[in-house]
Amino acid sequence: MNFKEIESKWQKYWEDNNIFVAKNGSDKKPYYILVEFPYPSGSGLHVGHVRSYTAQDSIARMKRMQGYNVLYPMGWDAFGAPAEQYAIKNHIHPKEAVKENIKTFKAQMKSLGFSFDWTREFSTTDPEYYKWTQWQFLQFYKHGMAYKDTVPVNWCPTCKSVLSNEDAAGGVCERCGSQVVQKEKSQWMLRMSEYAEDLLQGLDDTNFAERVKLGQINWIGKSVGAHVDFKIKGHDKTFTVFTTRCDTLFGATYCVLAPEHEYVLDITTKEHLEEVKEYIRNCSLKNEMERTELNKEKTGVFTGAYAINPVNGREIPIYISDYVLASYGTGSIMAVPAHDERDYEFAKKFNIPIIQVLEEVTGTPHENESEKKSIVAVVYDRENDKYLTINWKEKGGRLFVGGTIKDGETPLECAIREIKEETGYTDLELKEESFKINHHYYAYNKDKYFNIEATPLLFELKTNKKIEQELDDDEDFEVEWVSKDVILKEIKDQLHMKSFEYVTKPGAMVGDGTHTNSSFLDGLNKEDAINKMISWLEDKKLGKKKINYKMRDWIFSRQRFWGEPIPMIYCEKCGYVPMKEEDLPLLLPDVAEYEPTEDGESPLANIKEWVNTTCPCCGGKAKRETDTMPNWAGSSWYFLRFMDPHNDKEFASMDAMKYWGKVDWYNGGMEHTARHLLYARFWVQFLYNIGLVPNKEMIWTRVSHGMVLGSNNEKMSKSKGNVINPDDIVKEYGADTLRVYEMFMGDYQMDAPWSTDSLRGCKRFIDKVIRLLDKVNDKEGFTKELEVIQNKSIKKVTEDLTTLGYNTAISTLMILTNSYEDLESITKEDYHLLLTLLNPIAPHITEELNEKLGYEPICLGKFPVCDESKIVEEEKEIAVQVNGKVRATIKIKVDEEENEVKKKALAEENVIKHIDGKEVVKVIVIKGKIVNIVVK
RNA sequence: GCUCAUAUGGCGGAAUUGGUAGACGCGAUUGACUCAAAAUCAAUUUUUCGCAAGAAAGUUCCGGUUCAAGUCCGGAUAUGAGCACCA
Repeated sequence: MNFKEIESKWQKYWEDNNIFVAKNGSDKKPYYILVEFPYPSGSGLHVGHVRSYTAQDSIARMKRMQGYNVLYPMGWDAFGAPAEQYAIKNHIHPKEAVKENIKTFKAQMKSLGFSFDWTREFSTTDPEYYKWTQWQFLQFYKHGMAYKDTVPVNWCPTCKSVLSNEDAAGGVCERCGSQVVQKEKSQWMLRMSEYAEDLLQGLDDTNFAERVKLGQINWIGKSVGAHVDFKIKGHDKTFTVFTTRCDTLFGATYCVLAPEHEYVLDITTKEHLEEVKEYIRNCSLKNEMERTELNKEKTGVFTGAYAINPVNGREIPIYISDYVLASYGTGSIMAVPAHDERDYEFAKKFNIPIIQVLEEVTGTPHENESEKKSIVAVVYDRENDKYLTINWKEKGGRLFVGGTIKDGETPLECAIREIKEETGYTDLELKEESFKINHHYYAYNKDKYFNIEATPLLFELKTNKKIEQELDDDEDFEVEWVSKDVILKEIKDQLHMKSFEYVTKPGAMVGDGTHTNSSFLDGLNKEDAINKMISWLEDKKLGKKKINYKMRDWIFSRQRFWGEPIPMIYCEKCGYVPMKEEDLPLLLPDVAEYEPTEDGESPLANIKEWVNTTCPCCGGKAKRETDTMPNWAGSSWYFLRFMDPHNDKEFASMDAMKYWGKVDWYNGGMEHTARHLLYARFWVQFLYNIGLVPNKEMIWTRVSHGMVLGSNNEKMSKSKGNVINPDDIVKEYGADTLRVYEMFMGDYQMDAPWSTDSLRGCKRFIDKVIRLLDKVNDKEGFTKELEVIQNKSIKKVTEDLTTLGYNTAISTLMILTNSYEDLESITKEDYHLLLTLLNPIAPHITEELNEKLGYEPICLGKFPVCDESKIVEEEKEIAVQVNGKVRATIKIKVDEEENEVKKKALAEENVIKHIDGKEVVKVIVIKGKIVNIVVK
């Protein structure tokens, strides 16, 4: 059979007969299946596209046969930098390049037989489309959701161009390699942060895959905390910090302002001014990437100013440091080195006091505890890499040196004394005195419950100098030096284990515990203390509860040519004025040069006749905004346009959107599950709030497919030479084979490597299906002995196609095919059933074979429905286990009596062998599943 | 560093959600057909022992729950992805 002819024959049939055209308002139940529309790049369709388009296509084809009115549209997300770059280089208008690329993409898609409704095709670059993108921007503006703000951008001084974060990775311009600097630029912004909570809550009204929801949640980054006001000593100024840990306020020993904080220069004292200015200058040279990525070690300078800690009036120094970001929270923090890793690191470096206000709790509290203070001393012998332990044998196991602090003694003095008394070692150097631990335990020798506050200390042994131990009568133990492995294995005591952890891995104590040194919070745990502190602060008007989100406003300007022009006009008199809606679309002009201007403005700024206009407000001279919209704009609402693509009155009619409802099934790449999806949801929620769309969420199910990797298990790329071009595969093996293979290659949501061998296997499968044609006999109806497996297959395939189980759907069909092959002959009905089940995945060849049988085209027919009565088997083979090991299998009737089953199981030869001479404790019979005989 | 995901034969991957681990496919080996090759068909293919019947081990590692664990719980390791000083 010539698959090329067959494929084009059926592709033509589908197109000529408008088989896949969706009708608005049809009586059939609507079903909207969406794949991310591609960016039509010059390199053509990727095999990764084929994977997700085929998956969605198989659902679409099945749903149509099940009687749904299916909308499966396709379009082009064609604005963006690559087309612009191409245009700059080749001096052709990007729209020409885009037109070419779309042509290629479309031909490739058609050659794969995707059942798109091409009557709804559009590109985001069509003026009829971007007119509405611009119109929607005006709605944002009119509702106060779009504003201008000055934000730092990545600027390449050589290319004279604004760079995206990706193009400025590592602080170096990707194109020319020169140092990227931060430059302040006035940009259009959308108030997306106002929607943070709604975007979070809205997830409950979706059926997104869990990992997709999680991606959204992380990106929004909600954290609940408090604002706390700090007075500045000698100024009448107050600054506010955001903290999630206001319970640790008593442990705040300094504050930090971001270098960009507005107060910095005001509060800096004369002596520190030079240093502070120098620091700020250095920071401005780094972009955000550098400040976060390359900055392993904390830096900062003291301003000379002091803040007053509102809970205890203590004066604490104010530093500036770039580890505090101006863009998050209030741009200033209170620092609690004892309980925050970053603050700890900073405090250690600048020798700032560390005050512990939270103690970790170990052991179990008990009534009538006696309280005392004690130490746990870890002594390390660097030379032999051993630790000093005391082996109490059965009386307490292995421990470190421990002991009770006497009156007037510091923990250090106590530790030195105890080490001397119990082990005799005297020549020690203190390495670490760590955070105190609150430990509850029962002392057998004293028959008492204790609640102790223990201080862990670490010493290093300088020399082996030793004196005689001074032991009490009840002290009977061995002093032993052991390795770290022995400690980790043998020390069971929680306090001693924790102490070891604390002193060997010093750092902030960030866990929960009980508060100390904290006045009215003492004794409370973290959660209670936070709540109590918030109400205390609110009472005293020193602060309040505050929720913060990582998600920021959307920077909506691009200094690029190839994007939707922002429809705003700047008038000297009136300021920024929106264009009149009836003047839209604001077309991109046809020009010859696309280079950005000297000062980084969009190339549009050079086109005088385009820029100069009149003010819609006062009629005076005015200039157009020359920034364009980001790529994300057009893709934020395209799924709405597909519902009503030719509407020239509205972006889509309410009727059409109500008819189709939410997108039932949206698929795309993992790389878009955070940002694109969030932007699109924001856009829709806004439109919903102003009454323009019927649902607050317009997407119901969202799944993300795994990548198709090269055969070497790496991402496909030209440089690695592992790229597979779908055209080549279609040419050599046919579209159906490629479709089957990509569905069979593995778990749909996971990455999977390309394997041409496996592809050949799928080709063999299709050939096998074709060969079955020779087995077709003249009999009517279905072959009796196939009925069970046929109906089981119907059930499995139907389920699998809507639960991402494409690979197991195909394996089911392979099994069905094999069972047909085992027979002398099959009926037409048998064959027709197999072809219909396989049709959603391999539509061409199945239609052709089906036609040879004399049936009407599969795409016009019905998808089979499982007859449950046919899959009830009378007999079943189940396993018999002895002590959980399979020893035999028995055949039983499905509703056989438990006792009968038991009898059968115990009569098996191999079972008798294994229970011989042993006592049968019990026999577990799980109906229709398994028998397990427990013997002793 | 944090978050998430994943870990099963030579390979891609199944396992009805706690009930016969390795479905299906690839690869490999052997045989049939052929002058030969391809295609096709038949058989074998987790490991070890055994002629076989069968036995033992086995789903990254350690521990636990259960009559029964790839699946549930606790801990560790590795790989991948995303975020990255988010107070």
